[in-house]
Amino acid sequence: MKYDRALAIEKATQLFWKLGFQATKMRDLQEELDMRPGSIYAAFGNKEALFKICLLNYAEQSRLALDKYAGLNSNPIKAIYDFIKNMAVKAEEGKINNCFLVKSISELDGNNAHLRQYAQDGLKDVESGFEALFLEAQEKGLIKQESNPARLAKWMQIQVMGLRSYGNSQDNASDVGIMLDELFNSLKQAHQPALSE
Amino acid sequence: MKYDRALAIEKATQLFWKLGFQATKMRDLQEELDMRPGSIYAAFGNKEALFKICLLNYAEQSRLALDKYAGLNSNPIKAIYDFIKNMAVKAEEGKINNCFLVKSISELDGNNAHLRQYAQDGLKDVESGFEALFLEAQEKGLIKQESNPARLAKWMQIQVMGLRSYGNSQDNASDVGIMLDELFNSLKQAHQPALSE
DNA sequence: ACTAGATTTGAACATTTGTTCAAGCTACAA
DNA sequence: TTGTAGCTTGAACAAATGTTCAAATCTAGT
Repeated sequence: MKYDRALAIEKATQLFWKLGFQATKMRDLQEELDMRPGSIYAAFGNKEALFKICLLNYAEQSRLALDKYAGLNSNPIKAIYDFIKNMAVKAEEGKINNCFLVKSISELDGNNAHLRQYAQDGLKDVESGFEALFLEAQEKGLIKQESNPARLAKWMQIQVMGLRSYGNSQDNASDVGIMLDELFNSLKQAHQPALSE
Repeated sequence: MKYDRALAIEKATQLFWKLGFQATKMRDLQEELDMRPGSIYAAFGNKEALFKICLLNYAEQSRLALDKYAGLNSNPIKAIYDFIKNMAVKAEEGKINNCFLVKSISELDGNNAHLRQYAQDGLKDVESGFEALFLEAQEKGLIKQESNPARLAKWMQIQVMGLRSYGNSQDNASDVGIMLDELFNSLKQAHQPALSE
């Protein structure tokens, strides 16, 4: 039976995510995907090409998820919150903490500048999404006119990276959900316009 | 001539830091340390043992540096600032961005829980140092009585991790120094007692 | 049922990589 | 000078790893 490409990519991503690019061996992939080497090479090229496919797919899914939450919420800030809550901070059940893109960039620091770029682009794309939502929030009067959406987006990325990185560096990462809430509280305090009603 | 142990560890750390544990090959180390395999194994055991030595050494140096800045500054907050400025944010000259401990934890996520623990302990140690300094700052009346030194230390770790992670994820990481300053400004705004003089 | 094209299989291969060890070298005490 | 203890050397090995390919198997159209 022909393999299920989407499922295979999903499984490969999980493995690469958990173990990293280098630590994931072709034989691990063969077992996880239940495909023989020849099939994998016929379908995806080679290990590096498969990793690239996983990176791009993950980045695209992330971006789609952000757009989804944007569509579900009339409040753009809430959309960002929901996105992060669901994507980045569901580590509470022993899930993987680090962002696949961030982890990959970190690992591919010295070598494979080629692959590294795809991960960087994916992150920039999400940041742009944040920026657009902050701009929308500003237009709706939810944040101050003086605030800078681009800077807020960058700040948001830093906060999420910090939270996930910290959650990843501690075995007991229970507080991360609470800390995210505090983060959005401080965001509102600093950038919400004074009450005018 | 007998090798210089401290120098060898320093060089090995740089390599491991740049390439990661797995991507650093024994032959890379042989070249970098200018030692033949037999010598390396006689001196350090094996690759994993050498990596452990590098991790512990890096963690110890970090902790010593924090203590050094604490000794140089009567203001504990300034000590933390100087430490971070000098340790974490000198990426401006194309240096390595990520913290060696954080990068290692990220890489050793799936395997080598043994090595991972050393890096985690090192981070906890620095966090404890932050906490002690925040407590001292509180006793000196530099931050509010209501503020929680342990939480501030944790928050500080998250911020530094976020900044470094972001700096690492962008080729243009020029703003990181500025962002660090903003960070400390917001810290003062939120936690400095009201002016009483 | 037959065939042609596509897909899968799994054994095999060439490198790479962590590690070992017998032989050689060096420094220093007698 | 000689002996010896400790260190260094580098060739060699076994295991791991990314990849290939000819044969087997499957699929679909006639």
